[in-house]
Amino acid sequence: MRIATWNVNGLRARLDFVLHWLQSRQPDIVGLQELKLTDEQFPHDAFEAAGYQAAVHGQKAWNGVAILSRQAGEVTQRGLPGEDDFGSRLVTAQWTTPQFGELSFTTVYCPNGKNLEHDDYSKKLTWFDSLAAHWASAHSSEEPAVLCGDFNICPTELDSHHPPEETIDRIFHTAEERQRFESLLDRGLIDIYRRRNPDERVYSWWDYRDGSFHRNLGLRIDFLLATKGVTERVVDVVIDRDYRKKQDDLTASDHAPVYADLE
DNA sequence: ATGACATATGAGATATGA
Repeated sequence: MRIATWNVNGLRARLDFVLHWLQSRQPDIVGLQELKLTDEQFPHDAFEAAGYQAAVHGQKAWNGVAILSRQAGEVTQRGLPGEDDFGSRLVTAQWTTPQFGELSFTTVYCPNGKNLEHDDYSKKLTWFDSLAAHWASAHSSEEPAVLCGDFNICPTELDSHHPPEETIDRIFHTAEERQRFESLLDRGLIDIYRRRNPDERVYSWWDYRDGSFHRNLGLRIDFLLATKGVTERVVDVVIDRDYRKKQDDLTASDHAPVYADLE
């Protein structure tokens, strides 16, 4: 089974690119973020033609998340409870599978925070507190579960091209944000890419500007987190840099997909 | 200090992103 996460930066602008990737990589379950469309605008027909069902939590213009899967899942959560004023940023579905029995899959588009002086920064911290509380109440570390998406946090020095001395008060890198990420790990989630690659300096996002991708000035902010039962079945994790590149006339997202293979 | 790029909105310039 192949699971994946991808911030597509606008699904209407990216649809052909996403379909190309699905055809090439053949994932079974995919969390998508930054759809930038409403539920009514979601292109269910195009995905069904490619063999995928979708659980969608969209909104006009901004944010928006979805889960693509071969078999339609049961949606058990749409939106983070109590945080519905911060946009459509979470959806959960579950399936009964041969490997896992009941498997739960959540994808999130975590708030950006803008800068340390902005109200959105403190709201970002609160949003993560709500996510951790929700996760603890809805999921057990003993159950097979995935929490994936764009977390907008660089957990360690290895996850950012910025030198450590330049990150003390830099958004995405603060001790407060890193504590929020750690609290998810404390609840039994494992960063499966980092678990398999403890020393690799590899990024999942590169700014569109200044040739950042080709200079490899990026951040690792897109994660597949999983409980122990899923993690012990991981046989490969890939940050799919090829799909951060332009394809003919198709513009890429500024995020690369991340996928993992489970035996 | 600003903008670089890209997407969406709404129909031009502005908001957002990380």
